[in-house]
Amino acid sequence: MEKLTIKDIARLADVSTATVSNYLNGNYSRMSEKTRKRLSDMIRETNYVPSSVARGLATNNNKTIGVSVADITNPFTSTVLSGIYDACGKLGYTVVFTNASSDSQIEIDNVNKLKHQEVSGLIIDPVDAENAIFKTLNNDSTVMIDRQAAAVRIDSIVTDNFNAVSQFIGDMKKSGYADEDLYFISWPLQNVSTRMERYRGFKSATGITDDSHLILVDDVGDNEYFVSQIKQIMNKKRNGKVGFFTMNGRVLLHLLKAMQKLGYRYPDDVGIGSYEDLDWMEIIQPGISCIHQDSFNLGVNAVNTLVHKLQDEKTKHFVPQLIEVPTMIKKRGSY
Amino acid sequence: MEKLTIKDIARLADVSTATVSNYLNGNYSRMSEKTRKRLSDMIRETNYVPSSVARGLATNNNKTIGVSVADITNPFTSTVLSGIYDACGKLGYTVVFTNASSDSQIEIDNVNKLKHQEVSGLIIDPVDAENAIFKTLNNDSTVMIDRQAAAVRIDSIVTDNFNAVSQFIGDMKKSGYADEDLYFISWPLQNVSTRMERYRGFKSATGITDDSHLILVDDVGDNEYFVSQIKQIMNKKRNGKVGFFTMNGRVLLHLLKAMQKLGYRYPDDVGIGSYEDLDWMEIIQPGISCIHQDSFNLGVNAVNTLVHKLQDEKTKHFVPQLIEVPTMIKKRGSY
DNA sequence: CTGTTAGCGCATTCAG
DNA sequence: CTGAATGCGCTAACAG
Repeated sequence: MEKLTIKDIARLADVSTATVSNYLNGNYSRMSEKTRKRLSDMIRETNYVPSSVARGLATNNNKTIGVSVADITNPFTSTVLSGIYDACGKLGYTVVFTNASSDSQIEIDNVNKLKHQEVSGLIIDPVDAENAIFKTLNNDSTVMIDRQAAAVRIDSIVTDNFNAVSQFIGDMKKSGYADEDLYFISWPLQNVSTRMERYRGFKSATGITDDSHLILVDDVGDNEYFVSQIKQIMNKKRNGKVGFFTMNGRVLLHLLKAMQKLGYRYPDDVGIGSYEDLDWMEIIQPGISCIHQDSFNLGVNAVNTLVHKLQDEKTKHFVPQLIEVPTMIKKRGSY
Repeated sequence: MEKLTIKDIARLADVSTATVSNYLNGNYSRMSEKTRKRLSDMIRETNYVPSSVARGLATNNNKTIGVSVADITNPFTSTVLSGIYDACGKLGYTVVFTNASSDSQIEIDNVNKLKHQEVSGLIIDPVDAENAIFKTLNNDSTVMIDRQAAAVRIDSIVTDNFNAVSQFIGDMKKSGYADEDLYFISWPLQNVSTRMERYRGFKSATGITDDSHLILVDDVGDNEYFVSQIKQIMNKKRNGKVGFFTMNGRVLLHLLKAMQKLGYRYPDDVGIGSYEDLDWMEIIQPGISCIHQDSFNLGVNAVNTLVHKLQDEKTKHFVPQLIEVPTMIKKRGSY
């Protein structure tokens, strides 16, 4: 079970290490048909696999890409990571994984580690897209996903938040909801692009310009204030039916909890829609109408555009692009 | 923005690379107080970070641990990974990530890759704990989690499936459910240890020895047969109320879907319990009584026992152990 | 076509 | 206490 080195198989095949190296790298033109066959056999017999770290040292390119995710616990994120791994595998890249647990400080540490880890490229799903650490990154070897900075200086692949919500709300309106009865529920916007874009889509579709229809929740605590706000809205007793749109699945959970506490039921007493499509949204009754995003492909997309940049030696200094991937509206019974 | 090497800072500090190396590795006794301080300053000023790949080559220990998970998309798994990353960070280890997408063949590829990646150790969350590939692994540098092989040859950290279910079912019985009215719903057991152990717990608590109370579902398709089975059971009209225990959250989803389709409601028409505690189980009404496992700590635990083995140079040839971590029962309103 | 020879960045003797 | 030399496994000129 000893580790074989390039020397061993060179000796066994009675050639130089250089020839072996050439074989390993597909430079078959630099050897006779005969030795090529001999090496092929030798390597298969001995089950030899070249050391990637030695190769990394020599070439200064270890074919690994570093990934920093905001929160691996988020179902969206884990699906993205799944896509990243899949695409990396197909391209022969290894992925070293890093998780910020939604903490900007940890995110800084992670990016620093990754930078010094001598990875070939970086994929970043940022906690805070405006984090100063990202200014130290080079667009030639990194791509960002999901959340974007106000000034895009790194290629960013994001879902089409604005249009998706705008269209979804448009559908609700067609179903009879009036602008003034529609509300957008979200975690504090905090300059997070996904939240802001979705909210922007809401405002655009409803024509509401102030923030009177923006309701905030926290993901911790009892959220009594939130419940009271919902109650107040429901009590207003307008002609039309109230419609709530939640910024993501967890926010929806809070809304459902509140509705339950207040004794309201959808879609009879109120209409509901949400960003994000989680498995339980299809099961609970009635199903939640929502916006589905193809997170797996977002991950695949990210590594493809990254590796493309990595391998295009000449064309350096790419100009940062914002790539928006489409979403899909799932109409179920919640409004 | 050039890359600094050990040579550079050796030159800058006017010492040899060996001294720098000693400093880097904490061998302060091998240099004067003076040069130590100088190096300390130099390194801080230049922001120098030693190359981990070069170090890996030289020491044959790159302080990275390879992780193979069965399915990163599973909320249980992503939480475990979160714990793994956290613990690795604290110990200065890098994690290279691998995902089998529930495919045994991919799992083989992943483990092979990892083995040749020259990682210091391996953590494996297996798709198939009996996969022959695992026989090529050494217990001195790997630990398995979640699922265990029939014959444990690698340290395995698993949740206490048997006792948890046994106790949970015991609680249901105390609430008035009769043995013959209790059913265990699961994906096909397929020799998967977690499923088998949970089922064993069910059988132990109910005293049912045959498989007449084992109901299987698939995670794909309409599961019409499953629905018809549920219907049949509900139609039996015994004195007591029927109680279903589902093997995990997704199976529960199928059960809820079926109940919905058939027009039954819990806890009035039927009692429900489940393994796994997902966020929506607390929200839907009534909440689902379930068995909660501390997946994050399972990951942490795995890293700690692995690194312990890796660093204990002398005591090799550890005897494989099965470590069971406790669970917690969450009583809500579903039965 | 094939072999020799330097490094890649660092750690580790072994002398001084 | 310090430094020169050697090697980790592999690649990349450069010679032959």
